[in-house]
Amino acid sequence: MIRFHNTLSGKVESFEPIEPGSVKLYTCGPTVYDFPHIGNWRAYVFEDLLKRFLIFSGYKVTHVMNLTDVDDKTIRGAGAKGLSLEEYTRPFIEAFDRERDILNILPANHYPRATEHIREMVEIIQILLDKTFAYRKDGSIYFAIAKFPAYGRLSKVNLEDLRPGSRGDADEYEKDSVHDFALWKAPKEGEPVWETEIGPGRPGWHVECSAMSSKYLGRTFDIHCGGVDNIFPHHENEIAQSEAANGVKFVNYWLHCHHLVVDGEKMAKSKGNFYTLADILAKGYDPYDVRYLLISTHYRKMLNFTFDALEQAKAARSRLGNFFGALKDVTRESDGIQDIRPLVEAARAGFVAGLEDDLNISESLASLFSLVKIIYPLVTQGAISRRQTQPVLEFFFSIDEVLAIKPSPVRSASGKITGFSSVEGKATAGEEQYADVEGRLESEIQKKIEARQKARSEKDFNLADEIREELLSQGILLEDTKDGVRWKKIIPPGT
RNA sequence: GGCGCGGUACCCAAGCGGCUAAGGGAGAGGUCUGCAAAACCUUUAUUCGUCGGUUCGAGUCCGACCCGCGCCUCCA
Repeated sequence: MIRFHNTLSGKVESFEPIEPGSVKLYTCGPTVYDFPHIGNWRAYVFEDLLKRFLIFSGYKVTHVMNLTDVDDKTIRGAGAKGLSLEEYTRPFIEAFDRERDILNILPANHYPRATEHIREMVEIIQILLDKTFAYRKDGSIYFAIAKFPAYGRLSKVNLEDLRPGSRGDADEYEKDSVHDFALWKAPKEGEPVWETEIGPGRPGWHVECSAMSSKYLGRTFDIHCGGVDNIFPHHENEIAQSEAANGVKFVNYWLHCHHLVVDGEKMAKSKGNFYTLADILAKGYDPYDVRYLLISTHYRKMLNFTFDALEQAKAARSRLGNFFGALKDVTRESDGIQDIRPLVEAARAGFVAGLEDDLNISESLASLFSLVKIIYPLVTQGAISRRQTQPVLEFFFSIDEVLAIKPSPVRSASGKITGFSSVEGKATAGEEQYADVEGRLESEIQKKIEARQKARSEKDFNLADEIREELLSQGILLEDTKDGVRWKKIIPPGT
């Protein structure tokens, strides 16, 4: 039984989808006015873990993520550059797609854009006007929070306790109540305008999620995710709009991930602790190590991003990769005494139990590493047969469908691929692609390795070390084992 | 001011009423190795922010307090 912490109740609840066996998932996507930063990716990677685990658990997941391409920031940015919204947002959307793939995040089924769903938004606003949840004022349309008594249920906010808004458009528009929010904004100088049945203007932010989620997932759906900062007011407003318009419950489970901070402080360009994924990859880090780091802290806990933590993530993932490679190198034919299957089953049970408990990734990783701790010595001592490694390898492959962290590449001296990973900061699709890209270089590397082996046998260790250094500088790390030389591709030091 | 999160070893981080407080990283010593690397063994919390309380028994529940952090109208 899967359990999730539901922001709505503030408790961990058993998860039961509306339709058995299938899950309708909506996750708040990026506002495409800039390149996504590492904090954004924390949220999207969490959502990917959630989605992958649901799929792993046998659910069919329909996932929708919106792209906010019309709001104050995109309008301002496009205006400053004299571009259309479409032109202005395109590179940011492309960057989002590219980096999502690099982080091995599964694409959603739909990426609806706000600008392409004006009609759906207008429909909702019209209904809200008809039902008198919304009112007009100076060409704009606002949601009257006073008409929706359940307002504040998600965020546990009392409107009386709120500080009067010091930001936003509070001064520019006249509203009945300061807390009322804009569904539709009157035309303004320099802003895009849509001519619609409810009048000219452009949509407010919140209404797009209500419109697009119901279009693709239905009026009531299972899970809605976002960052904690979205709880109020964004998600609160979505609930108000959708439930007022549709008269049915909007979302059953709200899952919110906590923020990422850098060196203990909120990321801000002014503080100089602001990182995009590209910034980090440019320092020579493997995107899968970044993914591991982002995934390995429980989603409801604040994640403190530091380069030290990234190094730790890299080391941990590297251990998994080394183990994975060692497993694939086992050649022994006769079975060892140790019965492997019960160990694997225990690890699998622990792994699943952890994730079922509100995505307790720590417990899952602990059970994974505990298995490694038992099996690895057996592998290095040659106490396990090739056949016996199969359940372990299968376990690795199956849980990597959830973690998607791809163990590091390790190759035996024969040149056969025993693992796979990213190369030069680019994610690879899998073993075949990796083999294709690297196949050409392999004979070269083999020759060097053979030359070094010759030097070693002649006790010419200076030459041997020289060759090892040379390969290392090319990103090839050599390891001498009992069974011969093994090499793995790493990101070369000093890049 | 309101709402909320967190303080567990050198670092990260589970555990949330009861066996000797998971797991990862780092450090130290050792085994193996020409040397490295990898791996393995040993080692690093009589103690879980502080002080009280409840209990046969508490990081785990209750109260107070001390720190750190987030949100409070368009930031994941």
